[in-house]
Amino acid sequence: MNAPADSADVRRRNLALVLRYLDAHGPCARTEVAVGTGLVHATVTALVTELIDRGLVCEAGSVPSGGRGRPRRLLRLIPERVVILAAQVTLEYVHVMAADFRGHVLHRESAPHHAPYGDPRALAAVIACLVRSAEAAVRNATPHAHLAQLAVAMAGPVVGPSHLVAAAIDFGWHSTDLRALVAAELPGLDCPVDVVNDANMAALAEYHALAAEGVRHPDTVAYIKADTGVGGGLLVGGRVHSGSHGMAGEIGHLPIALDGPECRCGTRGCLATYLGPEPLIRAAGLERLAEAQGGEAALAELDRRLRDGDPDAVAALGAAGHALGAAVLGVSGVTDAGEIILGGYLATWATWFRPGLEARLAGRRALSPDMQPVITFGVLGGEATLRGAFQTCRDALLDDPTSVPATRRTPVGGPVRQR
Amino acid sequence: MNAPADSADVRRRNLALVLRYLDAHGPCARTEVAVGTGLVHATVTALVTELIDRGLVCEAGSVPSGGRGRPRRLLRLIPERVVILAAQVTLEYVHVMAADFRGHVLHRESAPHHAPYGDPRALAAVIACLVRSAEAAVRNATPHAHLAQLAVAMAGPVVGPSHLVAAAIDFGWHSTDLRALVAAELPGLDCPVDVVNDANMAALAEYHALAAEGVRHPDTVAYIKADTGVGGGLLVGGRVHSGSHGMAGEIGHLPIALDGPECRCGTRGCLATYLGPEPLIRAAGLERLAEAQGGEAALAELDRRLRDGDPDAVAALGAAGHALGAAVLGVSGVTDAGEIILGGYLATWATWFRPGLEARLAGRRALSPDMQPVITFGVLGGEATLRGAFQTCRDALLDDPTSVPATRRTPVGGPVRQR
DNA sequence: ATATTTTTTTTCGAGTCTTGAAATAAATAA
DNA sequence: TTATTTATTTCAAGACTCGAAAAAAAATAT
Repeated sequence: MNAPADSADVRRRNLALVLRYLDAHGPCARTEVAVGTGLVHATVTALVTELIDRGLVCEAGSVPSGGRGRPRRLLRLIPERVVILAAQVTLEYVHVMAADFRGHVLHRESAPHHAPYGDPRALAAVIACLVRSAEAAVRNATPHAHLAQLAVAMAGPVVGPSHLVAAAIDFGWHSTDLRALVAAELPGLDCPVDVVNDANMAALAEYHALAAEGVRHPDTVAYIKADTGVGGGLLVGGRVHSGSHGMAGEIGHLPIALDGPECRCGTRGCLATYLGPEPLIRAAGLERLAEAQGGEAALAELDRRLRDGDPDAVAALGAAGHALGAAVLGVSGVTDAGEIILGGYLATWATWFRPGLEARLAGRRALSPDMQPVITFGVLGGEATLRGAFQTCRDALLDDPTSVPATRRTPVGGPVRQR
Repeated sequence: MNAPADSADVRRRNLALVLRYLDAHGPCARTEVAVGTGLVHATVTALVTELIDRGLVCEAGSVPSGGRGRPRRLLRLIPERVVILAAQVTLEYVHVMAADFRGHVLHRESAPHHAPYGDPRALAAVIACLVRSAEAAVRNATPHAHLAQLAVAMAGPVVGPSHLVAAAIDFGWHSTDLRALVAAELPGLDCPVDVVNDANMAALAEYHALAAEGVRHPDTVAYIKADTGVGGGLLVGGRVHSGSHGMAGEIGHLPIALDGPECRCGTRGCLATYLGPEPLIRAAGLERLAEAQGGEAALAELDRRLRDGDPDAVAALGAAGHALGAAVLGVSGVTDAGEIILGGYLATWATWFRPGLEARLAGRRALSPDMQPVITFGVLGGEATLRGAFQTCRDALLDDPTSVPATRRTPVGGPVRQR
């Protein structure tokens, strides 16, 4: 925001423009890129040449250009050129995925981490181990690929450009530089490491997954999910907005009732006390099962009962749907999100949440019908976070294609000209 | 976001950088600008020359540069060069203000508009009349000033780049192109006309007013105000974020209670039903006065009783303070605003709102103390909206100094060089 | 009084970038 | 074969920033 601009910035931006166009519109000729981006033919030629030099794009045959005239030489992305690493840390496991630029998964591995409470170093070691394994597999399969970035998604607010994990309650951390710890364990890895918030990444992933299905998103999109907890994310123009402390969208503690049940956070009536797994389990009368066999088993049983039409279970979700409706109104009122994506079991159990949710929303007389936020449901399930971590790396590369080195040797000052 | 970049963009950005530096750091020499902006001396010379040509900057004497050496030639802004017009439309009045770049008010005028319900044309005519009057006064006083922009602040959501007022309930409008109407009434005015949301502008103004007092704002700041209604705004990096429908921050209908009082909006438990003027008047037992003499008189009486220590009045605000606390928690939870500015009578009556507000907030065990949002109070009172409309024009000019035409004749291709 | 030092500012050539016009390439139709 | 059409590249021009060197303007040293 406050650094001088120069011609390199112009280049970067226009390269990004061309690369994005090719990514979005598939193989097409230089002429089409010129028309689509607003750049002049000559510039497109130069930019495409650079993208080819960097190995991101190649020519893919010619097609006749309708009637007579020189045929178009198609350009297409080379997705294999770039490999992205994404990691996700949950309470018990670390998941790592390697994928090419298109999102094609090349490698995937998980391991329980048994990291002692309050010891990020142990966890970093597990992450590093899996990452090394993924890297080796990728190097073996596609030795010429460029390792673009590693993003580690993590439950906890991630602050600003330093990527410090400010506080991960479940892990007992406080202002932890997980990025540095992971990077220190991976001395050979020559790609940037980022630490990101898991719910934000899930939001990003669902956003892109829905866009791929043809959904046209509004400027501001909110994401609310519930699984082991209640959280979410906020997207502005397709980018994560993480707020002042990396906590934007963390709406588990949105107050929706002035004197609702007490919450761990110290106040009353938080959304999580209506929509979180424990209150749902309790409302459905499954607390004994949860105590005996754990929360996951109870949720599985809840799922079974819902599908069997158990009235207690259905009623529990119906009531929670009302709370969800209040949250949707709150989020849309504050952020003016034009779309709200529901994920986690909010999506899995959409059938049972819907009645309560819609009842709560229907009451609202919006200023005009097209201002009512659109409710959509996530489609990625448990994959969302990892896909989002991948997506954020992908976006970074699309923003700056110059981060990929040239493969062809290009003499400084462009090709030597002979006279 | 999707237009090609060229060297003109680089110029624009670097000009903005230099102009912003001079605006923020007062008169200083080219060397200091170079160090402060990160630009090279040679470039600063060129950029400053252009700003001087455009009449935005001038040299203001020399100061010895500590010991020996060539003295520094100070540069300073010429605030009189630029005139900005700001208008505000309330239910009964139109206010227009003309101010120079520094914010020095040159002219100020108000008129009741008596615009019939549902007729934006009549209102546009009143605005235009006051604007013409302001323009004439300014032209007379400072004939060489550049008229930069006119911003009209208006109660109602303003949508996207078209500046359409989507719905102004109080005026009976629907998808009104107020900008076009005003521009049509002002054929001679050769400056851009913008229509903006009033609460958003108030937010922007308070943000800058507090910054001028030395407050360091976090990335995300929310603004909540109450006067004739409850509304607000959301600022990200000092810029208004207006959401998908221009309604971000319009939190009057934030649900804070699952089954609170019914609201005009069709749902229950909206913030406005606790914090709006009517409920406060009712809670303080002043509804008869309000019926007889109108809401403003009742609010004035409420103010008097508060200062007299009337227990009913104090109790009313105490309870409302709790609701405000819930709203603050909600807003900060969703947006992760690091600071929340309270305006309107929330600021005037801060003394009486505070206990309830703080009680509600104190319960919250934040993840860490520095994540608790800071609560500040607006200082501009009724001036906020108009100042904000001014500020948004000012920002636009600081972003693009090339919008100000050159006064000196500069030959195309720079000064002619003789050999 | 003159030379030297120091600091600020400008000048100048070089390197990048985009652009528009002209040239080249590669096909079809006459 | 020749003309026409469409796609792509080449080339010179113009706009920027940058780094180094030169010029300017004062204080200090000789």
